[in-house]
Amino acid sequence: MARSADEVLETLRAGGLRMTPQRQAIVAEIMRVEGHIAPQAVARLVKRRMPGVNASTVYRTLDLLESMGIVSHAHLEGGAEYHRRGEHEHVHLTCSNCGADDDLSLAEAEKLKRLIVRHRGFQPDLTHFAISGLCATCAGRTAARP
Amino acid sequence: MARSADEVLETLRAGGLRMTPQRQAIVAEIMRVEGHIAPQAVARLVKRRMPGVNASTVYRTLDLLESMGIVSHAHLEGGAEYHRRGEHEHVHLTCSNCGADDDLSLAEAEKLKRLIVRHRGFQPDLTHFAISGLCATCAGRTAARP
DNA sequence: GTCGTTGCAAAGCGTTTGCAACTAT
DNA sequence: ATAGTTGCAAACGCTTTGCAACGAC
Repeated sequence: MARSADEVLETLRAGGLRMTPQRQAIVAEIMRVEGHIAPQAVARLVKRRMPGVNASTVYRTLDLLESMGIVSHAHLEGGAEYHRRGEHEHVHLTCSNCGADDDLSLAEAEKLKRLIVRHRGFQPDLTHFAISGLCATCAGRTAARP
Repeated sequence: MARSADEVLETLRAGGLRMTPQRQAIVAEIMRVEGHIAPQAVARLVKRRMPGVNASTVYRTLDLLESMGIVSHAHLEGGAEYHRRGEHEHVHLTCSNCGADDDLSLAEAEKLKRLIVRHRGFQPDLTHFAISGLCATCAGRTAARP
């Protein structure tokens, strides 16, 4: 998978596609982000450096990058968010009470996965949807008041 | 939790709320459904029996029923879906390839839950978000072609 | 010069909201 | 009579699309 903006450029060229300044800006912003980011947020960041860029271009580019296998999207509480594929592929634990976002270690996620695979061979991608619930703090508070 | 439309009516009265024909129709439809259903689909069903009912009324009623603890919503592939609370509270395994919707047994779900609770005490509600992945059939096909 | 790409504006979609009329109590 | 509810229409936020102009190759 592509690790740098340059590699993305190469992949584009290989498919007869073009590396426009807008795409450069969008790719650069995506590669810079730690973790996941919503399309609107990408648009906001890109516009900061290149004011003319339209949101529709961002959406089209994200779709393109996803079909190229460079990014993936996940469904979190606030909707879809994108991340570089192969990175930040963790399970999202989102507290439905306070909104805290915890992550599940890969090891723990692997155990989960194996447990689910046993069920009729379903191979889960636990990174695709968040897992909602109560974080330790909120769970404690709720338990204390029956 | 309320098991019949009558009990829902009681609960409403207790809160000084009113049981209008529209609400009766919506509650009846919700109670009739096996499994989960999207707001739009509820609206469609209700309109079949009571053509004048507006979609906004359906949304408002679903919110009300949820705040009363009668229904809950879950995030599946196609968006939010509602179900009677306490019933059909299973984990949704949705195949991202063919769209098949498998369910996880309560026992299996419980094992998963315990595994996650160990992680910093996070108490997951595994029914709230679907789990995406590949069903046995699609996983087999994918594996066969490297 | 080609043909992929862009910005724009409009439309799409599901959902929410303000409000005056209505009605269950 | 009174306050909760409704339908309507409009607004919403995010995303998609048609199209003519643009520009990377």
